[in-house]
Amino acid sequence: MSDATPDLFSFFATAPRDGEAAPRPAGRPDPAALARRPTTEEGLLAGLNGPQREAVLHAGSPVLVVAGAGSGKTRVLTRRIAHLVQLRGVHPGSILAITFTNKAAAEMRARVVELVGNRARPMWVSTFHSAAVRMLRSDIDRLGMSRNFSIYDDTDAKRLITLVTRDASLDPKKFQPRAIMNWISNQKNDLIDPPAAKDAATSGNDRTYAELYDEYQRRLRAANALDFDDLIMSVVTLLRTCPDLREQYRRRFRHVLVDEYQDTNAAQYEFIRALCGREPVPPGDPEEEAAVRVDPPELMVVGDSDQSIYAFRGATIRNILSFESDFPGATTILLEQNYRSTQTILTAANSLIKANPDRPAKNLWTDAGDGERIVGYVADTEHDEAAWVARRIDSLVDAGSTSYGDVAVFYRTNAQSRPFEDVFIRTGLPYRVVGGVRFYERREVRDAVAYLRAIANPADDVSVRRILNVPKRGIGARAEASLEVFATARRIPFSQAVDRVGEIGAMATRSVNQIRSFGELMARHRAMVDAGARADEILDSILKDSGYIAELENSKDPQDETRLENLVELVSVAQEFVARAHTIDLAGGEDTEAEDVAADDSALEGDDSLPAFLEQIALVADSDSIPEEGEGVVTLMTLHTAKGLEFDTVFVTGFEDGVFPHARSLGDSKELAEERRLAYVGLTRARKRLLISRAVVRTMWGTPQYNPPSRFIEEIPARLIDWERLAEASPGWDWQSQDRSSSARESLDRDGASFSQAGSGRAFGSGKGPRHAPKSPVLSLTPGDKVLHSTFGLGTVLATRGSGANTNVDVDFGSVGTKRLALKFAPLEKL
DNA sequence: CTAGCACTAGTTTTT
DNA sequence: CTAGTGCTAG
Repeated sequence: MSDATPDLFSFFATAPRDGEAAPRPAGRPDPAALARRPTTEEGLLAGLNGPQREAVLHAGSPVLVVAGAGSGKTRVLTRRIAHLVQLRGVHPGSILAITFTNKAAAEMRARVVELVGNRARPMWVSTFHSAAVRMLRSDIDRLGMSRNFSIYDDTDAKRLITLVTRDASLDPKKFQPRAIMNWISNQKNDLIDPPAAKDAATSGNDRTYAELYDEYQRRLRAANALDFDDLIMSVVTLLRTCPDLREQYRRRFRHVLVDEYQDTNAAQYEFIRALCGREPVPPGDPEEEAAVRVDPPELMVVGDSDQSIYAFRGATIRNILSFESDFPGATTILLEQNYRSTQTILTAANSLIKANPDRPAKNLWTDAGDGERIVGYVADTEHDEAAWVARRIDSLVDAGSTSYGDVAVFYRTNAQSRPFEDVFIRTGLPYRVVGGVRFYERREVRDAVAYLRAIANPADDVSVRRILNVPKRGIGARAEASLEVFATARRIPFSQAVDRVGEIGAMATRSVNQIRSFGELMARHRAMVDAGARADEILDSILKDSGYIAELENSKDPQDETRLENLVELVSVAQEFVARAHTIDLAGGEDTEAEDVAADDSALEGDDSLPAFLEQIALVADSDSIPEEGEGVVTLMTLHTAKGLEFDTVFVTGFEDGVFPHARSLGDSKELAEERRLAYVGLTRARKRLLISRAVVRTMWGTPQYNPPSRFIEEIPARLIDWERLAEASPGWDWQSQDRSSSARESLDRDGASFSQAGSGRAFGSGKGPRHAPKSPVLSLTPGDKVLHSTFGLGTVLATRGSGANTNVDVDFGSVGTKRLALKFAPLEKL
């Protein structure tokens, strides 16, 4: 995928920042903007503070910029690049800038273009994943794979794992695809290949996982596909095994900049090290010596260990903490002055994050003044919480203090958006949810994409099988199984079995006919690709010819109407892609599709083929856009999604133990620290106004839960918070109290279910709905505890979730497997 | 083989 | 509660 992949939809368009020129539509450069482009050192350093200037100017050794929230790190990065180009005479093509999201990449590119114009075009500004894809597309054949590989997203990967597990006749209950996938992902993030994983396996469980990993990997290869983690791992392997390539890239990229360094995992670190490390990788290999002859490029990484929120997918802050020893001679620059928030907000965030252990000291400050106090609200229920947020937003807007577009509502998990949407719809408050069910995850879109992939890469078994009987064409499980047997026996891809269906005996004639016509359908469209048809033509044609559209049109299911709309949307995405492939942006304001300097003139004949389109969409998961400032709608999103953004007014909701921090993290201090960093990220998104809330009762998966206030609340100095409403007097019980009468406990044991339904009328709210007795669990268990179960035997507690009488525990019973047990029923004994 | 139903199970965050 | 999966009856 091209760097910065200026997105298919236009949602990455950037709002003007800190007085720099706004992006303009394509056209001739605006002379006024040209005049504004700083070309002198003073111009480029204008408005920067001391450490920022230092970071922009630093030359000659690796630099770590520790950039606190709101300290202007994007500014530093973009000005540095501009400085390299304008004043140090660096060719833009020798700059590689890595970010984590496409959005960040697009934004950085746009801002650099504002500063230096179209000369910036040959820069690589991309995510780790797209940089990897780009390198793999040109050289993966050296690893024995074909260059037109497919990229499997999580869903594809999971599907394949399910197939592998099933073929191994393992119990899918004990070996859940999800768990296996996580395990494999961890291996890949640590660059452990299947043989090494087998060697390292100690438990029987690990050995099985390693076997599955091996088989999964074999099947991926057979399908000519890579999953997300493979992209990074393979590119590292590529650079390690091909010293000449590594040298080639080291010669090309003389300046490497990495944003969000705290979120890099081991594999990504090795990637950076392969490009920028001083010592050979692996050390001592004589062939490597040649590569080392090139001086390492200048490396700048920017990060903030307090904003590391992706440890769950392999990120290590080790990378940032040991930067100076990893890259000898490195300098560290601290950016502590915050230009975003009020002092009140910063003080709250600072004192919250101080509760994390082993944290390098850092203190954000601002000269912007204290500003408003934080407003707090304790709601009865999540609906009440949402209603309060809506009321508050309305009164702020009515008072002219803010506009809808300047407001954001954050929550821990996507599921929490529901009550907000309900209230916002009812009150007519304009909003937009970012994230959640993404465009490319919708079934119909995935089906369409599977068609395209099956056309472009016939070896892609997962995709072929996905659409074999979609829409229904009478090819059922039985026929599919015969095809699979045939394919496996001959070691050919599934789609070849389809093409040779005539050779398969013992199959119903009807099935044979259906399969044959499916094969012909695919063959026709593959021929279109070979004939050079445009991506949108192929998409349009396959949707019609396959009968997919017809099926949706004839359906009575009202959901199918939206499905149809989504497909129309996908077609227009493809059309936009094609249009863009034939556009060249002369103004240097917005999107730039050109790949290389040389591409400038030929850009009008850009690649509009199906493979190019697939590549483009494979890594763009962000289809739901973050509203632009002018759009005038309130933005709803998870805290994770909020990273890197800022809003005048921010609501951080659901401050309850078990929600935020999330229940799964309560037993583990590392995970708890990560949750706290997440809270820190949330608070520091606010420019002027911060509001926090919690609900006393929250309905989770159908049952109301009483959650204690989040421990994070008391880590914020009380004097900063103005509570608009506090909890009602305790409605007859006290969830905090640990001791429970044993008689109550016994009755709970005997008849937990009815007991838990037995609550009195509700203190507030609708008056219906059962209320759970606020019981302490029979046992208080924390992860790591050993327990004895009357049937499963000895086990180790992995996690607990929920509270009071609703507590569930996950227990690993060794060979018996992992079970989730309702504590109130389980015959458990704590050891 | 499909459609309809019951059941289950699972809900953190994402390239 | 809801999506996705597994089962049974046509």
